[in-house]
Amino acid sequence: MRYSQMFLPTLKEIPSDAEVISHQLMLRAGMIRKLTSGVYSYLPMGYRVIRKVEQIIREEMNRAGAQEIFMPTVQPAELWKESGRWNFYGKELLRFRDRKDSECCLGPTHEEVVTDIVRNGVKSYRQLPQNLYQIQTKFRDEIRPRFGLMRCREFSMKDAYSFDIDTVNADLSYQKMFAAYNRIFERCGLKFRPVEADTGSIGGSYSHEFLVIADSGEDGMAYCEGCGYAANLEKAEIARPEEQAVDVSSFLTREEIHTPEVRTIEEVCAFLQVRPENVIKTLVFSADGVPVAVLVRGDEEVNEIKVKNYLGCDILEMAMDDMIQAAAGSPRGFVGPIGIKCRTLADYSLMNLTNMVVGANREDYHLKNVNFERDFKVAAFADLRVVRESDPCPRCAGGIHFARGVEVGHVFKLGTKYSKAMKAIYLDKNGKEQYMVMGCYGIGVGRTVAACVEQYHDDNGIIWPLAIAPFQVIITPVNMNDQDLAAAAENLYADLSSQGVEVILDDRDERAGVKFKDADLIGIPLRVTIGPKNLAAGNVEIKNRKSGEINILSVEEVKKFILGAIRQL
RNA sequence: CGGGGCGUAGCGCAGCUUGGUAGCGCGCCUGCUUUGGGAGCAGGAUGUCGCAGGUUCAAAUCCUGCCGCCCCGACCA
Repeated sequence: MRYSQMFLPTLKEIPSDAEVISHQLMLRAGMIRKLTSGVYSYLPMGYRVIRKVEQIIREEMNRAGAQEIFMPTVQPAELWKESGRWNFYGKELLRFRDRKDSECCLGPTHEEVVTDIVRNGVKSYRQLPQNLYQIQTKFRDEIRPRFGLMRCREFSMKDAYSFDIDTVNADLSYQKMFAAYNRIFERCGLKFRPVEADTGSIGGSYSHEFLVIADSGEDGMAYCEGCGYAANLEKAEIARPEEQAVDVSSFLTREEIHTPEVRTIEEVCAFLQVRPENVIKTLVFSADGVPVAVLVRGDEEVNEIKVKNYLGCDILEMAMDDMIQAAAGSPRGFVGPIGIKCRTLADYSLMNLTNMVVGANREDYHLKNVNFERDFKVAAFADLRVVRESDPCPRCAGGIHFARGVEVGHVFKLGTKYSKAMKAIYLDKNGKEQYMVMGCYGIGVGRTVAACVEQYHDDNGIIWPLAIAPFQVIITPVNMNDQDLAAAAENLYADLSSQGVEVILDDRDERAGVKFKDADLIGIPLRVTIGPKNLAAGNVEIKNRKSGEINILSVEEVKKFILGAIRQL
C-alpha cells in the first residue's frame, strides 16, 4: 500500500480524554476513533490488526476441533427468561422492544442461543462432543467504559462453547481450549499467564483467566515461581497456618475500656496504643439477607468473593446499619464477636493469636485481652482475606509475587448450569436422558490488541509483534524527489508485494524525519530506509523497530532477510 | 448511582471572573526555499463557541434546564 493513498490519520498530540497508553497510541496511530462512550470505529490500520488476531484465533480454534458459526446480535427475551438470566443479568444487558412490542436484548454473551441450537440439533451421545465458536460483536452496557479498547461497551469477542456427555469429557474439552489459548497468545507474541479465577456471574465451577502482563492492567495476579501456581488476586488462596498449642496461662484478664468516638482500626490503635495485628476487625455482611460476621486481623482486608464462595450465597453485601444494630446491639465501629447474634466466621490470620482487642458490642466501648474459646467461639476458621505479597505460596509454601495484567481470555467449566435450565438433554448408551456438560471460552479481540500495545511500546509509539502487525515492512525513501531513491523504493516495493509481504511504501513528499516519526508511531516491525549514500553503494538500511538494530545490506540481501523473518511466523 | 472535571476550528488549548460580536499553537490549502529524526518564509481556508430557553441595546461570557464526554469510587465475564 502506498502511504500517500492510505487513510491513516495520525495525531501529533495526545487526545485529552485518553488516559492509558494503548488508548493514546491507538488514537494517535490512526487505528481507532471513538463514536460515543465505549463504542469505537476501527480504521484501516486498526482493523488489519484486529483481523490478524482473529485469524490466529480462528486457526487455533479450528485446529483444536472447534467449528465456526455465527449467531445473532439481537436475541429474544424468552431464551434469557428460560435460563433465568433475564432478571439476573443487570443493566449491562441492553434490553429493548421491537415494533411488535416483543422484548429483546443485544447479546452480551451467547450461552442461551448456542444452548438452544445444540439442544435442538443434538439428541444422542453419538453426536457429542461438540465445540462451536464464533467471532462476533458483543454489547455490554458497562457502567463505566474506559481506557479505549480495554473496556468497551461494543467489542469483538471470540466465544466458544463445548458440549460433552459427562464431566470427564468436559474436562478434556476444557484442557483442549486451555492449550489452544496458550498457543493463540503465544502466536500473538504476548507475555501472558493463565491464572485461576473466580467464575463470577457466568457461573460454573472452575475457570482460568489469561492475563497479559501489563502494569496498567485492571486485574492483579499472584504467582509462584517455584511451583507455577498462579491465580487472580481475588481468587488467590492462602494456606491454613499450623495450629499451635494454646498456652492458656498467657491469657490476660479481659477488660472493657471506654473508647468514645473511637471506631476505625487506626483510631483504636492510636487510642489503646496497640498495633493493628492485635486487633480483631469484625465486619457484618448480609448474605442473601441473613447477617454473618466475618473476623479478620486488623491489618488485613476481607476478600468478599472468598466469603461469598464460602457461604455459597447469591448476594453478599455489607450489612446496613439496622442489621448491624440488630445483630450486635451496637452501632458500626464497636462491633465484636462476643455475644453477637449471628453466624461468625474467622479468617486464618486470627489463628494462634491471643489477648486481642475487639469491639464490645456496646457503643463507645472496646474489649482488651480477648481470647478464642475462653471468651467466644466461631463457626469456622477459613481463608477469607485478601492475599498479600508476603504470604507463602498455598501449594509449595515458597514465595509468591504480584503482577498486574489485562484479562484477554477466560475459560470456564460451566457444568450443567445452562443445560439444566434450558433442558439440553441427550440420550446415553442406555437410552437414558442426560444433561450435556458445558464449557465456555472467551477471548476479547480488541482487548488483546490493546493489551499488546500496553506491553509493546516506547516513547515513539507502538511496537507490533510481527505476527499481528498491520503491515510487516515500511519502505522509507528519504527523499521522493530523488529519482534514484524513488525508483529503488518502487522496485523493492513491487518485489516484496509480489512475494506476499505486507508492505507500505512511504511515497509521501515529506522530510525523512516526518516519515520516521510516523513509521515509529504506527509501529511497523521492519523499516527499510533508502538513502543516497547507501544506495550509491547498492545498499539499503533495515531497522528493527523493537531492538533498534540497524543493518546495511544489499537490496537482494534485504529481501532475503525480510522473507526469512516472515517465514518464521 | 455518589464525588470531581470538561464541552470554543481536525487535534491541543486561551478567552468567561469584569457582557461589546472569537483567538493561539499544531494540522490543512497555495507558492518559494529545504530534504536522514515531526523544516523555514510568505499568503490562505476552516467555528450552529454542546443544545434549548431566559436576562440584556448586546451573550462564548450572566441565569435556568437539558445533552454529551472524561476521571475517582461503587459496580461488573
